[in-house]
Amino acid sequence: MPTQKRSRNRDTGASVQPIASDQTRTRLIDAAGELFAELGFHHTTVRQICLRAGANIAAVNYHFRDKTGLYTEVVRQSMRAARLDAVRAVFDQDGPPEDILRAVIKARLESLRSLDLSDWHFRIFAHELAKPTPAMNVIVNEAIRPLYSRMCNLIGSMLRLPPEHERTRLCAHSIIGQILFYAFARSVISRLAPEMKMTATQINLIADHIAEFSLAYLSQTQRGPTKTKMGGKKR
Amino acid sequence: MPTQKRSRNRDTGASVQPIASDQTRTRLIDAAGELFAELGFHHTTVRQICLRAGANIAAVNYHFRDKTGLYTEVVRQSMRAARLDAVRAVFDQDGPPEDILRAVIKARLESLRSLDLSDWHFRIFAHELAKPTPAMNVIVNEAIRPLYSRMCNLIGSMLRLPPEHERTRLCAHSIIGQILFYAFARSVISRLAPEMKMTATQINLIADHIAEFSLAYLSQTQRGPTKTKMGGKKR
DNA sequence: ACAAAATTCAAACAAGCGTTTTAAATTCTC
DNA sequence: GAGAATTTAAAACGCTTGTTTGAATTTTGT
Repeated sequence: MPTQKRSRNRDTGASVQPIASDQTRTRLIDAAGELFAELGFHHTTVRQICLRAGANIAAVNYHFRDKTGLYTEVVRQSMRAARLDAVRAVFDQDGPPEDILRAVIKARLESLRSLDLSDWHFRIFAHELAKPTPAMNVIVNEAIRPLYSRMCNLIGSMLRLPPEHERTRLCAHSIIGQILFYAFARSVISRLAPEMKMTATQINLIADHIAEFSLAYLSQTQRGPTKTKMGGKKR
Repeated sequence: MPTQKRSRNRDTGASVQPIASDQTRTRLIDAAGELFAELGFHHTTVRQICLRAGANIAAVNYHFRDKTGLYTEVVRQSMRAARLDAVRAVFDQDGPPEDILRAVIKARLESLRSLDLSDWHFRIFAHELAKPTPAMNVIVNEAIRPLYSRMCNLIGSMLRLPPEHERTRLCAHSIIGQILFYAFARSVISRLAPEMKMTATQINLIADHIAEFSLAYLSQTQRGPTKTKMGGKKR
């Protein structure tokens, strides 16, 4: 084993330094990202990646120990590059909770319109949901949890409940579920309701609907009863 | 080509008769279903399937033209076996729309508790969402569309709008999205909120919440303004 | 400028895949 | 029960996969 021990290649766990001259490495990550997102991990071949990156077949094994090493690096990178920090910024701004919620919904929906770079990481996430790999932990902790806890804080403040309260969580799930539906079920929606085209104006319309739909419950219970009434059916 | 033309094997498009004596065929479908659900289409090997089914390696190619032929048959079968007709029955029963909606939400959530048989087809569906195959059309048309149109009819009747109206659709998506969230994001939820255990009582609680959350909007606009007001923020 | 390390390259490797083939066993029909 | 069709069986085929190899090339340090 001649090469494998020399340089900074092995040990996928850290991603130490980017180094400007390290062109092949970054080109591999970019090419692999697009392909992994489109085809999933196992459908993507190392040869495809290297062809698109203009690198040699052995490059993947040299720079990242093996194919899965490249994959986890891609996942880490895509989570960093995803425009989720934009959503996070919307969460952290000042203003009435209702307006923040509206803005967050819009920002999150917009981050998955068309496939310009950021839906890149979302497809990888979809593949992870269908069949989780160890990279799932990276995704959850670095990308999802910060947004989730912010959402719980926001909802909790509107309901006057602690963020960990079960009802707070349930409401957060209701809102997140509505948003993610348009991400995951997109291919199904396009068959069920072909007139929904996911244009920019359509996204705005959807975002407004989700906000109104959710605020109907939130602002009702905000000043309504504190107890989780549910026998309130009037048949 | 000797065998391939003789019997009822080829032509995956129909699935004509079950025939009791056809043991190998059904055993292949059962084994393949479990494996496809667990591992996805491309991770499952024909050798695994045949080993679990106690059949020979060539059995798949004999009974179903090829691996994808077996797959589409499995998808078709699993859609039939899924307890979606139960949900459909709940849709079709009589009563106030609110009660029907509550029952539907509960029935749909219950059909995905634990992994006893019915989550089987759901995982396959998740894989289809991540990377659709031609089997997606079968799923959408035979399983999803009947439920979707019923949901739109129900919501439309509550909103006094036609089922094809955009607002009707948006509300249907909001409800479906909340439900499916607990199916798709289960692995993420278990990491974010470990205390949510998806027990039977927990499922009931979630179902009640989704119903209340959604009815807050539906019953509000039911007797409220017909126009899609959205500048109605009261900052 | 030069040796040493790092990187790239073409070629080959072993393993696993879906599928095909050929023959034997089984079942069905009359 | 003989003969034909169907179903199983074992082995191999052709192909693609991820990975390794060892030499050529470029980059780096002094």
